[in-house]
Amino acid sequence: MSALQPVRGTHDLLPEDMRRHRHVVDTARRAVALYGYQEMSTPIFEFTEVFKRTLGDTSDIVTKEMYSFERGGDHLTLRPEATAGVCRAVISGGLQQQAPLKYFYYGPMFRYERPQKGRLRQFHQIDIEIIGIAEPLADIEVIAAGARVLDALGILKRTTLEINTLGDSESRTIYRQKLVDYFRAHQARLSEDSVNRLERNPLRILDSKDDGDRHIVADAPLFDDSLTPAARDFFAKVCDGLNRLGIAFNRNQRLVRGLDYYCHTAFEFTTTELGAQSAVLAGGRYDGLIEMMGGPPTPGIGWAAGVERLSMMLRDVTPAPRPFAIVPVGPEGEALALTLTEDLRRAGFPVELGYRGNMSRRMKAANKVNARAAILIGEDEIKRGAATVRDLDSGEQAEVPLQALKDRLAQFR
RNA sequence: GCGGGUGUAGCUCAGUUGGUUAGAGCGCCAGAUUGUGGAUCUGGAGGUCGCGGGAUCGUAGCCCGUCACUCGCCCCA
Repeated sequence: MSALQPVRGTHDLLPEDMRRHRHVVDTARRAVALYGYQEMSTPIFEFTEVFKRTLGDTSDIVTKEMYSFERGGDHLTLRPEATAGVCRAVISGGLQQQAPLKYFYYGPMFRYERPQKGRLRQFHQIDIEIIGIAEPLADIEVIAAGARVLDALGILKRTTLEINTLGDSESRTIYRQKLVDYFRAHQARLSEDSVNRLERNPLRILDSKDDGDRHIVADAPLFDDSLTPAARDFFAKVCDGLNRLGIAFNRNQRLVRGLDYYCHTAFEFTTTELGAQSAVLAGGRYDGLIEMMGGPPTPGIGWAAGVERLSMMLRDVTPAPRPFAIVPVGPEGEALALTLTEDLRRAGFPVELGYRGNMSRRMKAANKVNARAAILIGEDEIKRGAATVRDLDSGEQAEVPLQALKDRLAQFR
């Protein structure tokens, strides 16, 4: 543990990384605003109970991934995901009465996992939730908003939308039992991981990467055969809506969510560009969640996307804005440069001042900050009440009276 | 929590079967250039060879341990 190193699984976002990061978040915020989602935020830590109750005592997140601590007798946890906090806020404020609630969310999340590509211990998610609408129209809208965000980022074409239904609770109870019975019969040939999953999370076996498991899974009962007519109809409506919007998807019957409050639609936009991590934006319906937390029965659906993962998929780095560079020459130049710089900044122009060195040095500095133009202030210019403006791309330069300087700079926009 | 790979300058990497002052490119600083950037040339700074122990006359290179990074498993955005 070296104190001069970032904590394992955390990263500094230096300006270039930060620009990508900001681009992702700003683009998403703008895109979902068109769908009526409003930004909100909750604390980054909650009572541990908030996550324990919703994620279940035996889930991996609760048993080994939470950053928990105790302070003043309270058991607190840095949030591993956003939905639980949002739902807690809804209950705290009695907001379900104002349904539908449509929220956009951005912020850091914390999971104590072994870091790898596209997986960090502190990472950031963008997230939308629509709470209070049980109709399939909400599912369609949420998925469409996700597709819109990916499209606006220019990466939609490099992802695949996988979609599945987990049915209603009746369907799921039936299916779960069939599945457990089936896998019990083949338990001897299942991988060790999957035998463990039999107790904790049998649906997950469907998604096993073990070759032997895949063989057994191939003949496992299908969810479709356990769906109630109502659940089947719900899913058909979602698929139909996506078709009508021209959003391509693959039905993936192995796409599952382990936790009990999930139901109906589950979906993931996946990619092959991020190593072992495939999901870039994923979500589903969680009609049972708010009730499970102690609130009134309230349906909800949403998705989350990892900002770091999305950033990694961006092809072009957003360039830093190009400033103007003031290059003073001599003491009189420096004196005037100080006030002129501030004057231009107040007028809305991004301006860098060449801080030190001879003229050559300051011109180099101007070049290094990728300045659009240099503004030279020396004895000659001061005498004439002017500045020399040099276009650093073309190399052309001309003297401009100080009163006309802002108009001249505006032409570079 | 489990398994594989990698640690040499700010970055990317050389460094022969172990041999005496550990190199290059890029970047950085400065000069050529006291009113002109990019290009070029010259010079300079910068290294506990991840860390600790061991073997050896002698280690960046071998052995053991440890830490970090990285890839994968579990799980997940």
